[in-house]
Amino acid sequence: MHHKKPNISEEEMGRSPCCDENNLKKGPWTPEEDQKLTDHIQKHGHGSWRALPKLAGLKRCGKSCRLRWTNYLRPDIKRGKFSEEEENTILHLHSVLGNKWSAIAAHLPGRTDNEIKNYWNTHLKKRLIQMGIDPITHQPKTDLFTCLPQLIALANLKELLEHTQLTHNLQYFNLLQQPGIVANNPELNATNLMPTNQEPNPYFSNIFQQELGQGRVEMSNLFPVENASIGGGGSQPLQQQQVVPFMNVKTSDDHEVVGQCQMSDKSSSSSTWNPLPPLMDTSGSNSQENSSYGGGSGGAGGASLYNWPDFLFEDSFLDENLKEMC
DNA sequence: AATTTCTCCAACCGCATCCTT
DNA sequence: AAAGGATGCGGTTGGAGAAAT
Repeated sequence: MHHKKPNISEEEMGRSPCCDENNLKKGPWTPEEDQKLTDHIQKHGHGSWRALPKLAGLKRCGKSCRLRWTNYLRPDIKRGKFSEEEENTILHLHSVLGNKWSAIAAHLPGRTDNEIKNYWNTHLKKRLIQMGIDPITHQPKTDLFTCLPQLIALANLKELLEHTQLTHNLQYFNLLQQPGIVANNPELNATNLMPTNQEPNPYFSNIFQQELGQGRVEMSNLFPVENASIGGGGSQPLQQQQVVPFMNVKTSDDHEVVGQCQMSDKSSSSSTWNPLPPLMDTSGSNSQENSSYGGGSGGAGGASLYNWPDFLFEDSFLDENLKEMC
């Protein structure tokens, strides 16, 4: 039942807003107030919250007392960091229930809706966003606008790598110009500027690079993070792959980009060159923060959260590239 | 060491829903 | 069925402490 709000103010109605009446106290609770509230509820129960403050000798409104009790003083409250299991439960339930914090809290003994809401807003939501997952739908973001930062980062990276490759070739060319170098090193081939006995630079030989050059890059190839699953939806969890460093380059402001060659499959003999920067564990140094979304009902477990380095999304970085694109 | 910026969470506010009359 | 008070819920915020400059 919904009551339409009257046009006249509550003051005009003769009822002032909660806590405004009788100079009731607001703000943080003191230990003395906590003690009074706890003592009263343990002796008499809370009964009517509205009547409680007077009975307990508190200059608070009933609402404030109820909140303090349910969110802080209740004896069965669980304190401390959320466990990995609790995190997974929250993620799963949120994907099903949305922002129904009290409903979610009902599945987490000792946790309050307020605490879960706070944890969601300060940790889990941010983490999903960083992973390119919409925190509302729990689906990977696929529209162009939300992918723009990633696309810009990718375009910039391509430029960086090309520039680095050019520099590399020039250096190599200059080396060849030195007298006697080729004569003393027959394995060097001045025609293609590559040592003949060296594996081709994977960056220039793999399919991904060709696609980049032709401007047709599959989104699914660009965002391996999309493989991360929540609650065992059938897709494979994001797993940290075996990484072989390939090259390090620096941006103008001294950030280092590390290209990598990822062994895509232990059983596979072929390696794939991934021109994307490595996903970095941004979940913080605290081990409690390291969490898995792969576990859940899927049970694969053990997958950490990896993201692209923050600098790819810095304003200066993006601004520069947006200017070029527009 | 001082100052600024950022992060986090307890608590508030207003609306929705429930309950009683 | 309607009115109105009590309680619950979810969005938001203020300020303390931490981190960065």
